[in-house]
Amino acid sequence: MKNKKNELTKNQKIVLDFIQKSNKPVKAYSILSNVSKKGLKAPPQVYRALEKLIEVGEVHKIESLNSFVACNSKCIEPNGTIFSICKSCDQTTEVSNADLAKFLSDFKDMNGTQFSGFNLELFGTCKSCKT
Amino acid sequence: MKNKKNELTKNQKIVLDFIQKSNKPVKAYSILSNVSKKGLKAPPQVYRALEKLIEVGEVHKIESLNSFVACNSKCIEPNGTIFSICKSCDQTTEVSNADLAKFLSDFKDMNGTQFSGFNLELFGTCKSCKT
DNA sequence: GAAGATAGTGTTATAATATAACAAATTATT
DNA sequence: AATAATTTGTTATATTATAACACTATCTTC
Repeated sequence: MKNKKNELTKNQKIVLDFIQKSNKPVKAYSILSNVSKKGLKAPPQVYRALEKLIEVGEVHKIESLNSFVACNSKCIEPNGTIFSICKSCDQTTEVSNADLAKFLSDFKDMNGTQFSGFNLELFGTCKSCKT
Repeated sequence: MKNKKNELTKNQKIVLDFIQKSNKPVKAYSILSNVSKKGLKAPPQVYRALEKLIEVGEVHKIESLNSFVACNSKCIEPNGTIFSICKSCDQTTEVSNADLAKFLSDFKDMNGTQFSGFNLELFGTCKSCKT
């Protein structure tokens, strides 16, 4: 059964807290070295926390960067993520666009079957890198 | 300068050939062990070939699987890839859907700026895994 | 509140994925 | 042929992620 209060555990909170404070996607080993003073000393502790945080939707993984970001709470679709990624500096933003989210959620394959999830990564150049 | 005939080199051909013969995304080390009899004995040889093949569009990387597939030559968009991935068996198909490709290519961020590329991974269950 | 079930922790070791660096060989251009 | 550029072969190592196991904490049910 589940945690009664459905709360995050100590390690999960520590990891989430660090990710939320970061303004860019962070890598697992960067998380590890940054929270080592809080007692997390080995990779599995971080990866386990990440696994749970992703499962409950607090964190997303940016596959093309092998990095993790906190959900900006504007997640329109529960089963899909949309990110814009700066090719130059890796700055990443979760995209909240109802039209796009709907289009992707409703999208069906050739047989008319709907997909259960999606991950979209849009690559471009962020404002600061343009100037 | 470039290869005069703009042809692939020996190693690149070997790697591409193996990927094309596979009917699923293949991992770099799987490629390595499968082409070792053809003389490629170390990871960099495979990764370098992959880098080139991706650059010229013959191969795509499936980020969420750390795997590689041959382009099915139905690539509608030169700067974007769309794949459907079976959550159960990893069977992967490149999706050729003009509407979707156009929607993504034309998509602009909040500032009206177009993106230069995209990668979409759609997750579902393939036919064989459904039955 | 004790017994059993479930989930989380700490730890060590190792697997899987990917790149740096450099010398040698090949191919293209002059 | 001399030069430049690319590709190759090779060793070593960096980076990302998980297996396995003993232990602890929490939840559920009685």
